[in-house]
Amino acid sequence: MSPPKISDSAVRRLSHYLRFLDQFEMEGRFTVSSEDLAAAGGMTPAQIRKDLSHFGSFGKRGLGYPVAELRARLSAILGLDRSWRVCLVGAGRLGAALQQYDGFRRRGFEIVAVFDTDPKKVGRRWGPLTVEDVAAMDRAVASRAIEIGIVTTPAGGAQESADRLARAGVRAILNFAPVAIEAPAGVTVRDVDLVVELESLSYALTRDRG
Amino acid sequence: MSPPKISDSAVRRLSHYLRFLDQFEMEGRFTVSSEDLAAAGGMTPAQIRKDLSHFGSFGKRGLGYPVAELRARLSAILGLDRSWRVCLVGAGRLGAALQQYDGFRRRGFEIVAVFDTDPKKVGRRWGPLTVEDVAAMDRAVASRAIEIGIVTTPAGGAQESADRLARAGVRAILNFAPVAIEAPAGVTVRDVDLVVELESLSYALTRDRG
DNA sequence: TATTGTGAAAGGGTTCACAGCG
DNA sequence: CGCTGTGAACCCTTTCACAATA
Repeated sequence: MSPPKISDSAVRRLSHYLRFLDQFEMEGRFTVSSEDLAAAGGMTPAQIRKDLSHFGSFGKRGLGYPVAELRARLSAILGLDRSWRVCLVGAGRLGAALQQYDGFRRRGFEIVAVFDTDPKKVGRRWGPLTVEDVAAMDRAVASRAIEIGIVTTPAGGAQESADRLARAGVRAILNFAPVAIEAPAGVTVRDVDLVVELESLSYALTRDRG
Repeated sequence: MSPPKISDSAVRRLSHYLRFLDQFEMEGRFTVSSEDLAAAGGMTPAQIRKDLSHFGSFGKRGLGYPVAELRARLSAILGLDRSWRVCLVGAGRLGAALQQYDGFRRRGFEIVAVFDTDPKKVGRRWGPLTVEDVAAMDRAVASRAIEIGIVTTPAGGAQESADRLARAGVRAILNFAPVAIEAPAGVTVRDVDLVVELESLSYALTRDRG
């Protein structure tokens, strides 16, 4: 309902709440308190109530939140009450791992195309898909109504892949290449940098002792 | 040499600065200003100066920072002036992608073991490694001086994998399974949740237009 | 009575602006 | 003169504490 002013980390917490609600629902529970949710996720009850309050008032005082309904509401808030058509750029091993990963499909993310520049890969069968030339991206994105692109190319090709995706009309990009990529306004980018994650662990270990 | 009080996001920025410095060094530059670094990464000069100032005073007023030296300093701060021995738990496709990924090795992260519970996988050749039974983890971690574990199992096995890793003596865990995992004090955990990343894009797209 | 929803307070990170220095 | 290093100001996020209420 209300304000679009919510932090990025808060949005990510909503995703987690949704998971916990799935779990509670499977366990047959009908209501949960902010306390219960907090316990499931190692967060504080106050934070959960505050996060939810940005979007409305879903609970009953004295009782807690109705599991099924809150689940549905969060799902809608996150845009998961529909399916999203997704393409991969980069038919390498990481792309293959994502293609095969079931967690995306379960949440409504359907990978409907894979693109690569390598002529040796183009045309090859690739799980349920066939690898297509990146040159075909424009038409494919339009005709198959693809809205999200996932970049799993090496660093060198990442920016160009993103440019193509943006030109083709994709509105969001998840980038796994180890460079920050730029995209025009209107295209949301999220960088997932695995080396940075390992380096932050290295930092933590280095502080620990010595 | 100074304060251990630096935010997680600041540490990640250091990783990025290091990348930019690699780049500047390859281009043959000897000094960079905070302005230059900021331009490379889409951040502000003030933030860069502030981040660096937590660890010392590396620049020359009026000139900027010496590229090679700052690179070496950041490298040491992040604990990258040595190599780290890493193991994978979960010999699936994601694990295979990480195993083969060269970016880790380049920064000194060596994957020296893979574990799985599946008897059909145990004993199989797996790139340069052989899949080992998780039951062998204790001995392997100790004898091969493994300090970091990467969990790429399905959600169901993640917590148990983490428990085993912690018991075996690993000091940091990078978790790709879609559950937040717990570890005893002294073991640093970082969760990378790909579904959450996609969901945050879905949220952004849903806000955009209706 | 138990638990939500929320203003107000606290805490932490980022930006500003300028003094300090090569 | 140019650019760093940094205290202070600002802003955003989290936590607190309690009035509202099913």
